Amino acid sequence: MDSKIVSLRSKLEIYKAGSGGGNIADCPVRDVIQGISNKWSSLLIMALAEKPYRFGELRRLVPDISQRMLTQTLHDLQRDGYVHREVFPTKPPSVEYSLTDLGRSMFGPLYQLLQWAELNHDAVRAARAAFDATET
Amino acid sequence: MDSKIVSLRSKLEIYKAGSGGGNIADCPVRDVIQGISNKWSSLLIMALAEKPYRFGELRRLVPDISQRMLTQTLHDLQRDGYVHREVFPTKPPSVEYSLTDLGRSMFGPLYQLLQWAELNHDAVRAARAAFDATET
DNA sequence: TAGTGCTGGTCTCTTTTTGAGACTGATATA
DNA sequence: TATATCAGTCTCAAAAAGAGACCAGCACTA
Repeated sequence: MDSKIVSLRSKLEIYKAGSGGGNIADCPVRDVIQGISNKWSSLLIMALAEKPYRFGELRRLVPDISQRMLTQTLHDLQRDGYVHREVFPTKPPSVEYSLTDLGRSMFGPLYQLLQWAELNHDAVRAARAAFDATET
Repeated sequence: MDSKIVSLRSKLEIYKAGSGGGNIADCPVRDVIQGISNKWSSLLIMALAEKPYRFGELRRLVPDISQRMLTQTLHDLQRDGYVHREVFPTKPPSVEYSLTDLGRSMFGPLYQLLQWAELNHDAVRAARAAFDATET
């Protein structure tokens, strides 16, 4: 446990040293992380990790996403190289979205986080309840 | 690699089965993930993983966060149990923010993702460049 | 033949979230 | 007396997200 903290500490020193002024505003990690830490990005990656889906299927799978945000998020994920978009010349035309190799590679670490979330859901909910109780 | 995909697949089946209707809208993982996948949350967790910081220090460390969002994000992280807030009765009063045990526990997997981001920053930038080139 | 539904989106309008920046008030410093 | 620091809050403008109508092309049905 200590070794983990030590290693991250040296990492973060590198980020800060790299940006020159002791801040992490233009750290390269931010550039990548902000692309996948949106409300919908990680969710869609998670869905597509299971298997390729078509636009309408994703829409039904994630009912509370608007069509507008689904289009836009998939577009952004495609731009960053995580998602492949393929149009099939059926009538009406169908579009399939799937993870690229880069996307699957990223899903490895992301999945660790998802597992943590599942394991610690109760702890987080308890913390919220305790916090709200003292605040009232 | 294959074993990883198989295991995630079974996991996702559980999420979908749990929600009953084949969607992941009310999956418990979302509840946790959305709290840490904001523009600023992961960044502040990352900073606090190094060492505790005071409000003004965080503000200088992340120069492009507004004071308003710093207050709000720290508040949310505290509510979810990741961050501890301690007020010292100095004059003027100082406030120190640090990770809780839960926060440090969550930073483990998050750090894996940060490492991936650092390693694959170039690949993502290349994907963006390629995408933008074909789009023009 | 007119009506309906499906496909994957776009367009517009409204609501929510975020950002920019002035302001607080007690205290130390010049 | 003037100025700066602390950790915020408040207000207003700008940006982002959500809701829902609308699109073209084709298949199926009445």
